[in-house]
Amino acid sequence: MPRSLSAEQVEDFRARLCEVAQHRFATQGRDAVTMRQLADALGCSPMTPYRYFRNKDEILAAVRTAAFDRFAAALEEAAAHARGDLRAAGQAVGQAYVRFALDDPDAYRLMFDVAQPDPERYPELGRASTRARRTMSAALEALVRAGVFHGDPELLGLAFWSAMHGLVMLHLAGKLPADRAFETVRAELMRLLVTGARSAV
Amino acid sequence: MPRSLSAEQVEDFRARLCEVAQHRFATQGRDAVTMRQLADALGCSPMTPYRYFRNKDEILAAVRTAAFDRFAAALEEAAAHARGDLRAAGQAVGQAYVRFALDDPDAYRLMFDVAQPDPERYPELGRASTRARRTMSAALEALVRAGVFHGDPELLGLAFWSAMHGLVMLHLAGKLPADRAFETVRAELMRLLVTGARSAV
DNA sequence: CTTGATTTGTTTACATCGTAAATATACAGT
DNA sequence: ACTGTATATTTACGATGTAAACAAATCAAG
Repeated sequence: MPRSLSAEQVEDFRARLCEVAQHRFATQGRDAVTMRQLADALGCSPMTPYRYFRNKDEILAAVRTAAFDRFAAALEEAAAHARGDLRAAGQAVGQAYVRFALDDPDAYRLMFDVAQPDPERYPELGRASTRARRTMSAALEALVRAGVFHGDPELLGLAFWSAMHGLVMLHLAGKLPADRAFETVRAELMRLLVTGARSAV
Repeated sequence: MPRSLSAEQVEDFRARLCEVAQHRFATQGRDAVTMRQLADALGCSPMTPYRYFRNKDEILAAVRTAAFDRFAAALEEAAAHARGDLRAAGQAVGQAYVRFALDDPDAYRLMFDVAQPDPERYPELGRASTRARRTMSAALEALVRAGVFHGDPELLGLAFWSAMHGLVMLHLAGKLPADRAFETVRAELMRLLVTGARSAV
């Protein structure tokens, strides 16, 4: 038992705990995952996590924050990758959004679950959430400024976001007919929205 | 203590319990509502509900089923009310959808929460869910058959549904900027989708 | 090196949860 | 009046989150 933990060791433990907790939180729900089972998976006593997090909700908030940061990073990378072509950048961000949701449904569920914690209580979570949001809207606003789309950029951004979010949520909730359906509906949705957005207000 | 309960008395108790449980389930989450506090609210002992439901999850399923049935009834009424004009009927169903979500957000949350129970386990819940779904798509298919919209009716239905669902979910999760924003984004979303759907495939 | 303070981790303890089992209560049929 | 049965309550148990007490290991100061 060393006298004091380095910042790195602390971060290590927190990361390990979050990794173990994420899948359980997203699939079983907050209360189905117990501190005792997390401790088992980590090979420590049930009270040890309390040295690194105030309580269970703070663990959940940390898992959410990590998910938002990965999400934001994915979007930012997609935007940066096609920096030259505005149209390509917009598409890339949209694709990155959907890919993230499909590749890491647990993270997506946690990020946009209806039961949102008080943002005042977890400022880091709010920061990560805002970071992701900014990248999303930036891509769309660029398309409007470039004259590809017409209308209020923020409004268009919210409309596109709503549509994609709804599609992903229905998919994750198992409300879409078959597995192939997702890509089909996505393409149709984009066709409708892009057609509408190209036309003048 | 009467010897035996009439079917009506049984249904009364179940309905009273569901009414008390709905708001708590949707706002606090399944595990934040306890059998003991439900019993307090009903003025009975904590074990009495177990005469009417197998367990807590069956109560939650019943609450969900009731929500779906009210939702379906609202949509059906809107559709029936404007039976003559297909375009008006389509709009009425869309409006009823949104109105229900805003008037009874608890019910909406419960219906479309990501943590969906096994549909095999609660057949009544599946039936109610299908009933609501059918009314939604019927309105849109009518618009396509009437030549107002063009494309695969089922596909268009899923696209419209995704968009509205996403909008409502973002709103309920508090992700939309202001309160006035909802109606503005809804109108914009409809403008985009309708413009797209009017154009040929 | 010794000692005491401090930091880390575990053990114990407790209120609360869902609900099974045992128990009480009051009616219906004889 | 008596008994069986449907209804409701009381009691009891294992599991949960976590506060409090405790143990152990290190570093600072002498």
